[in-house]
Amino acid sequence: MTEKQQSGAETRDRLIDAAAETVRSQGYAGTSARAIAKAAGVNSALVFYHFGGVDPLLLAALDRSSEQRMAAYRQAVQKAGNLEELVETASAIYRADLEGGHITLFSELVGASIARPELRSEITSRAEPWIEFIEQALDRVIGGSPLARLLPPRDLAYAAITFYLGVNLFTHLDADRTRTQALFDLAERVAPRARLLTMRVPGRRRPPREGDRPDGTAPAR
Amino acid sequence: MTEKQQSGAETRDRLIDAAAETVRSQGYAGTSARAIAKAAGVNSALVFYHFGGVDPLLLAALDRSSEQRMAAYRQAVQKAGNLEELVETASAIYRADLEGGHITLFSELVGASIARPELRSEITSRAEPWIEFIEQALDRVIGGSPLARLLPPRDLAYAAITFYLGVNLFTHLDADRTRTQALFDLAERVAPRARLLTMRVPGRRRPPREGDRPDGTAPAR
DNA sequence: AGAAGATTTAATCAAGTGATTAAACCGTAT
DNA sequence: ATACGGTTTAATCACTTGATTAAATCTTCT
Repeated sequence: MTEKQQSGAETRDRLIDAAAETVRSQGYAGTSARAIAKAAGVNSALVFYHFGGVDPLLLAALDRSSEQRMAAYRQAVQKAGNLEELVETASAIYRADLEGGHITLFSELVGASIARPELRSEITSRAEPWIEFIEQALDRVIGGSPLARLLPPRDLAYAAITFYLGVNLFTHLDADRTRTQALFDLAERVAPRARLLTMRVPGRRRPPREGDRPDGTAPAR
Repeated sequence: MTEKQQSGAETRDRLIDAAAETVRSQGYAGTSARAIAKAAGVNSALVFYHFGGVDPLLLAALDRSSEQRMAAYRQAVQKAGNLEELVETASAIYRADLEGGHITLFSELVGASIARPELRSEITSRAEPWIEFIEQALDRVIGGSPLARLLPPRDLAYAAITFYLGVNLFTHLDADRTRTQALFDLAERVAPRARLLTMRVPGRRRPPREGDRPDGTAPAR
């Protein structure tokens, strides 16, 4: 059934690849239907035939990239047992993604959505799953702790995505990455400090999780 | 000498006003030379005659706004005696600026500079004075404290501008401002906590400042 | 083989952009 | 008054963009 490609699916993929690459190298402003088509080696009309326009194509590219990256983060992050490890792990991937250009597409589209108000809701809706994801990851490592009472996971998730959104911008604006480096260092220096707050209440050494007994009784030692 | 306007200066001002307003209402993408000229009620050729192009005009608008705002921040912030007050004061102005659209121009140009790499250095150089300003303000309230050892004012300044850059984006992307609100709350909840760190070393209750005796001796009680 | 449908192409359209130019306008100093 | 320099305008150029269309090509099934 799927032995030979449906022909259309292949060009769709090539267009998505070309779109992402063009945005990465030329910036959103330099990403026209013709530029994408040229990079993909096909006729520009196919951008409209398959995706209905340039923006829908770029959003499709963003969606594909977003799914890939979230899967990577999810897998890496599930090993983190506390806040410090969580920040460390996430930062490591994020930093690599930044170098590898995986974040560029997102940044470019965020920038574009600022310039073009009609795009904003599209971008906002695509940021939603990430906020959800970050919130859940945070809740898992600090949920129920004093830190979580001071800074609820949802608010912290906003702060985190906001911060890293800002880091994106800095990375774009700063060629040499000195500042980006300083920002990462900062985040990683703060995390261990904050971790102290996650385990200070005596008699509740570990925040409650899914697997805990519903009545709150402790298992035998 | 300046009794009657030099005629050219007036249209320059009107163009700058119109440019800022157009960016605010139409976004960077909708800000063409013709759109600006129409808003200003003059011929579009004047954009090129007076400023040499659209981008230089927008940068001029940014410069004017930047100077105004920094003066406001400087005046308000100089009263702050500690970190908590500093964050509180700065946040208050920033929040008002956000509502009043004073930040929009900056955000739009940052967004545009992402889409158009040739603009990046222009924006970067204009962010520099702000980093400097924030660093100095921070250094004044936490300089020499344990907190400053953990998080040097320069790094903190990067973090602050990054964070508020992200807040800008969120404000653009989110019409209802719920998240923006949460972010401000967060910052203001964290500041008092961090303040504890600025005054924990016994015998050094106040970080050294400009007016202190150069040899470090304490004045008589 | 050949009909049918999906895919791809080349050609083209209308619209908007930045930028330039020559001519008109204006205040001012001579 | 008049000639001059700075300012403003209308008209226009070359170019790029998103988008559409009719024709050509390829795939697939009968």
